[in-house]
Order: sequence, then C-alpha cells, then structure tokens
Amino acid sequence: MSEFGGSEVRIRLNEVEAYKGSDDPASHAFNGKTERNKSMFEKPGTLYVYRSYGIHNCANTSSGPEGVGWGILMRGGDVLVGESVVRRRRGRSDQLADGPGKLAQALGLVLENNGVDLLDLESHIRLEPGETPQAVMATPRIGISKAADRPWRFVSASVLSG
DNA sequence: ACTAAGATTACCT
DNA sequence: GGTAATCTTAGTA
Repeated sequence: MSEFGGSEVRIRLNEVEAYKGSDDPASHAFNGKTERNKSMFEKPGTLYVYRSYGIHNCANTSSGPEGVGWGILMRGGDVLVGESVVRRRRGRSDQLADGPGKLAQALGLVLENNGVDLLDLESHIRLEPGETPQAVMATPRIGISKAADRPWRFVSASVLSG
C-alpha cells in the first residue's frame, strides 16, 4: 500500500517476477551493484524503483540477504482502496495496475522513493500481508530477452480468467 | 565520447 | 499488430 498527502492506495499483488542477481543474466544486478540498482543489495524488503525505457517507473522489493542482489518485480495487481486516486494518477479508468509501469504509477511511486524500507510501519510505502491466493501458477518471465525461459513469473490463478 | 539495448506503455491502423 | 517516447547502463574506440 502507499499513502501520500492523505491519499491511501492499497493494491493486492497478483503478478510478480523473481530476479536472482548475479545468477540471472536478465537481472539488473547481474553485473554487480550500480548507482541505480544498489537498493536491491540492501536488506530484504527494501524498495527498488528504476526507470524503464526512460519513461516509466517500475517497483521491486529486494529479497536476498544484505549484500546479495536478489529482487522481486511487482508486475501487476488489483486496486483495493483508492481507485479514484489511481484513476487520477493514471489518467484513465481501466488498466489501472496490470503492468509494472502502471502498478508503480498507481501507487504514486517515483525515483525518490528508491531505497525506502517497505516493512517499516512509518514508511509511506509498505508491504503488508493480505489475502492468500487460492492458487499460484509459475510461468516464463515476460519482456526480457535473456534467460526468459526460467519459470520465475508467479501469477495468482484468479487473474487467469478463473 | 559514442552507440546500442532495455524487467514498457499508449496510441495508431 | 506496429511504433514512438526517452533515460540509464554497458561495451567499444
């Protein structure tokens, strides 16, 4: 969830992808720590926001031990609270959070939020326990050209028309 | 210093 | 289905 200027937005994630740092050619962290991706090397639960294609922002949470560049890309979800806020941020009333860039925009995330602790209750952006998906499917990852065959994309079954 | 490619999205036909 | 918009990083000279 996120909370900026009194506007609360909650999104239930139903699509994520794992990126295993130095063992994963598709990961931003594959070639080691850089100025942009250093948040992924922080402790688990650290927000990593990066600019994609120079236009969009995408949100990850680091998942490995401190010093290890593992991360989880939040690809999509359902807006539970604050839909009107999201509509205003997105400038449309549909497709509110069904993609990495859209999800980040829906939450109002910007590059300045890079590195915040998602598990800190005082943070304006937090990761909180939610409803457990009935079933989760593992599928190949999307939007990458390297190691795209690794089944590290996890989708809640409720998203697949069922 | 220069070039190419990239964890994408919105709008066109 | 195809393309433009636009910033960061890595590889090459």
